[in-house]
Amino acid sequence: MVSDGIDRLGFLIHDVQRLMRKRFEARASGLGLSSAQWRLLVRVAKEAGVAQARLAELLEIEPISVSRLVDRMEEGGWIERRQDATDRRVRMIFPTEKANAAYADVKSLAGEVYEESLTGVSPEERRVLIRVLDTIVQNLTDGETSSLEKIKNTEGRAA
Amino acid sequence: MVSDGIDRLGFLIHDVQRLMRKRFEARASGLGLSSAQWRLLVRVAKEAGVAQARLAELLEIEPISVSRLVDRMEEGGWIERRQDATDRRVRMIFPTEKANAAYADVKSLAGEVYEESLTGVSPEERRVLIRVLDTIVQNLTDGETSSLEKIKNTEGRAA
DNA sequence: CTTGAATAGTAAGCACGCTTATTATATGTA
DNA sequence: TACATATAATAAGCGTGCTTACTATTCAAG
Repeated sequence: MVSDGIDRLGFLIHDVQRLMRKRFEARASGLGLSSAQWRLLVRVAKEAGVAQARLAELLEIEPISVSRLVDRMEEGGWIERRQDATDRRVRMIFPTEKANAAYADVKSLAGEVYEESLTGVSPEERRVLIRVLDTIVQNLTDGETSSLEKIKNTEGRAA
Repeated sequence: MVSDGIDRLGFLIHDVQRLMRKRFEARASGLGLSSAQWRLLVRVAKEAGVAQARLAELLEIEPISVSRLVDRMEEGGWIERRQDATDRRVRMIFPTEKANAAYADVKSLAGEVYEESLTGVSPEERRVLIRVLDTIVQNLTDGETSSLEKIKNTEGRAA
């Protein structure tokens, strides 16, 4: 019960997340794109013109967090806001040319980090890892599976 | 190469970490103890009188981050700073009675979160999960294994 | 049409990580 | 001894998340 290491799960997940983010940002620092910004850009690239409120759903962060993230990304020239003609409350988010140009590069860069992370991990172990992580997300996503399911169905190939 | 889901690894790890932290903090919010503060408290409970610089090594965060975390935990009455008599640069960190009293409760609370996370995950899958996460940490910890090894050897039973 | 609730976005301020720079103290060497 | 270097802790300021509270706009009910 103790030697199985489950009691270290929280520490392990925390360490892995931090190390992966760190390595990604070390690689992408030349571009000036953080991992949070990259996550947002992936959504915008697949769904140009998406509203901020929808981005908050997709990224599962609060609208205010999207607002400030979009602020910095607009300053960085990665995305632009446009008014929705039919609903003046809405700001539609579009990737810039700069973002489109960088997209493939950053995606393959993310893939490199994943491969480095998984050095020495067998295909079968990789399958188990992904399956278990998916299960944990489901277990901890209380109530409505709606937003998560939508992500899976429409964005399953996100890097 | 796409359908194995490895291209979602970063997103998955990020989501799992966020959801586990969220659930832990929802449970522990009554105590006023965040997950970062809990991580630090685990170390201090096992090594009372530890210096801040050593905590930074153990937690693998920067000394300045420890400094501000300790500020808030001192305000919250979880730990106290004491001067080291032999080296006046050093602040030794001790848990308070309040911390000692809460320790076991918070640890079992963390265990609950882990069990909820792993509902429907077999013992074998759990073993693979922990093994692979350990591997990832090793793969991404460049150079000196020193600090990580120390943690494993002396703090392997951390919650 | 008017009023009230809901929705989109933002402001202010906090927690926790970071980088860079500073202060105080120890330590090693000329 | 004196000076240069290293170490412990902190200060200032930023990024990314949060909660709470606010404005602007839309929509639903009367």
